[in-house]
Amino acid sequence: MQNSLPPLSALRAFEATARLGSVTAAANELAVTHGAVSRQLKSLDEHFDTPLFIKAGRGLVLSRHGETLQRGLGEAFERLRNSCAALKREVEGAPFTLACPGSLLARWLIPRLDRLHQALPELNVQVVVSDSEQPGKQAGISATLAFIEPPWPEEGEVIELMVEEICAVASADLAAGFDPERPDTLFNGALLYTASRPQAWPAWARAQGLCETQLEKALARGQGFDHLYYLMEAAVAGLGVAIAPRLLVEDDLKSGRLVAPWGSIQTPARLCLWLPSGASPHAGKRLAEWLGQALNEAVR
Amino acid sequence: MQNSLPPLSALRAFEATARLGSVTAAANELAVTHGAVSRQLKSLDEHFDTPLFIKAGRGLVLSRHGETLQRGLGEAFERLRNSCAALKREVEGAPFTLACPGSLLARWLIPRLDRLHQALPELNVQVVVSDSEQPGKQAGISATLAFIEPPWPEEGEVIELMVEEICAVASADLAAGFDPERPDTLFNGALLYTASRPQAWPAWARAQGLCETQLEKALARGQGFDHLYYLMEAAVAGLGVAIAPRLLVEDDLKSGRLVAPWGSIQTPARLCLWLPSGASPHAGKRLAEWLGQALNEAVR
DNA sequence: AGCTATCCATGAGTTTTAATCAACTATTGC
DNA sequence: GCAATAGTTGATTAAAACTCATGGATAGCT
Repeated sequence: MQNSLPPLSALRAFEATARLGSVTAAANELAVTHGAVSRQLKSLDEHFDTPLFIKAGRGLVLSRHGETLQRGLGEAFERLRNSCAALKREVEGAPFTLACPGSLLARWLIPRLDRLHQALPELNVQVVVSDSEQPGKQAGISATLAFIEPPWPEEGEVIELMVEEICAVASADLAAGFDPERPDTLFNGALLYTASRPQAWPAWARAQGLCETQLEKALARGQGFDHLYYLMEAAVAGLGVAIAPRLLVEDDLKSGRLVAPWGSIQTPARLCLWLPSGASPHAGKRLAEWLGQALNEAVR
Repeated sequence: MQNSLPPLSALRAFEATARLGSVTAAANELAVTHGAVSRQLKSLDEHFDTPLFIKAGRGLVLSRHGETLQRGLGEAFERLRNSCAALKREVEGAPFTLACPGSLLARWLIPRLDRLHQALPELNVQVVVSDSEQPGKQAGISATLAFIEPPWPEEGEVIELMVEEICAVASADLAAGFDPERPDTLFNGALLYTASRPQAWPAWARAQGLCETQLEKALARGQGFDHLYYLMEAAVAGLGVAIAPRLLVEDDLKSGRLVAPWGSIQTPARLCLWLPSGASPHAGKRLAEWLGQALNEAVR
């Protein structure tokens, strides 16, 4: 393969000019000035050491050699365009698979999924549940949305979307027994928790200046759940006080199904979109942008 | 045609890498460093927003999308290469038609034509006679070799090869009657001339400080010929003193068939190779280069 | 005819692109 | 565990491509 092709951009200029029959039209198609195309054509003439166009009035027509070249070149570029368009369709048609913990999926993403599809229809977002702690790079996952704590994975790209806030929530009935001015009245109720977030209640206690011994007693009175989702259902049902990411209870707080008497605190964790290397960074960033907007609306 | 193709050089790098299975090999074929190819591939990944190659050990293999692209691209580039190669063959196979006055052709070029074909076989030089004063741009003429005087034609390109020198020549027998020290002994003989070069003898007379009245008398005693070629044959036959471009009698002087007792003088004319626009400048220049060398040898 | 609009070519200068070099990471085979 | 091979990447340099402005030639219009 010692075949020295001429500069490809010159070939493209030639092909467009030959097809459209005019330098100006070709320049228009290629989104450059006619001067640029004219130069490219000249460089091709020099490469082949023969004129490919001949002046005809104020326009140009193909020379005999020009016709020879265009015969093959037209098809070649047609194929080039088709190949690239085909790949583009394949990439854009492929679903964007977004992995996400079940609780976040159920309580935040699913209610907004319809709007997401409307906003980014060409992404063709498919959601899958992924509750594993470390979102191992499974094949077929385009991105993972989750609360994660530093240090962040080396591999791929992590887009930080918001700071995690957690809050203690209870049903409205139960919350009537608490004093918003006295965080320690929390201990009047039973504490609900999940095994997957053992540090949530201690962090809350520290932030509110509560006695850890009392906390442990209250925890013993309460109940653990396998999953955040059940935890929140238990809180709604009035079984006790749950500790949960504020984002996941936002809708319930607005509707009054839950109450958060003592506000919320920030944790070291962040809601992140993790884009594994080998996925589609551009599509991922567009999703991140939309997520960012949706989060702002949710929190406003 | 709103189809925005990716940068073509990136496509070429991809095609070569996919075909050869290695960045380094592709870089080698494209005569660039592997770093350059690596960057081009990265830019394609970004354009399509998907990886086209996947790391495999210390090498790369095509991803699924990469395979899709290469399927079409391989053929497209094959066609591109074929088209350009076909045109190159067509251009190089076409004969290079060199026009030339008959006398120059007969007395200088034809004796060297075999060497010309050996030196530049791929040019496939064909010679044609063209005795018209102004070498009108006839179709099919790749270049014209002739003595021409300024001003030179605007159109096309004129390559100056040597200054024209003319000299008075006679057969050896006749020349015995002349004195090399006394240019005016010229008038002992009959002067031979051509209608196509009326200014030759007057120019000679002025340069040698001869009396123009005597010149006219001598001219009247002599004879005119239609063509330089016959003029020179007449001089060889001893009919009189001819005036001719030195280049055309060089071989005869060397062989002793003719003698130039008073040397030669320069004229404003130049031996030029005229390349009409719309021909092959590169081929023309190669011919000019060879002609220049051949002229040097002839005159040496 | 003269005027004007269109089309292409080109010199000068600027921006963008692509290349090199050299350092660095990862994998393989000895 | 060390050397060799393959690819990536930051910094810098070289080259290509583009724009702008100008000029020449042609065609159509009044």
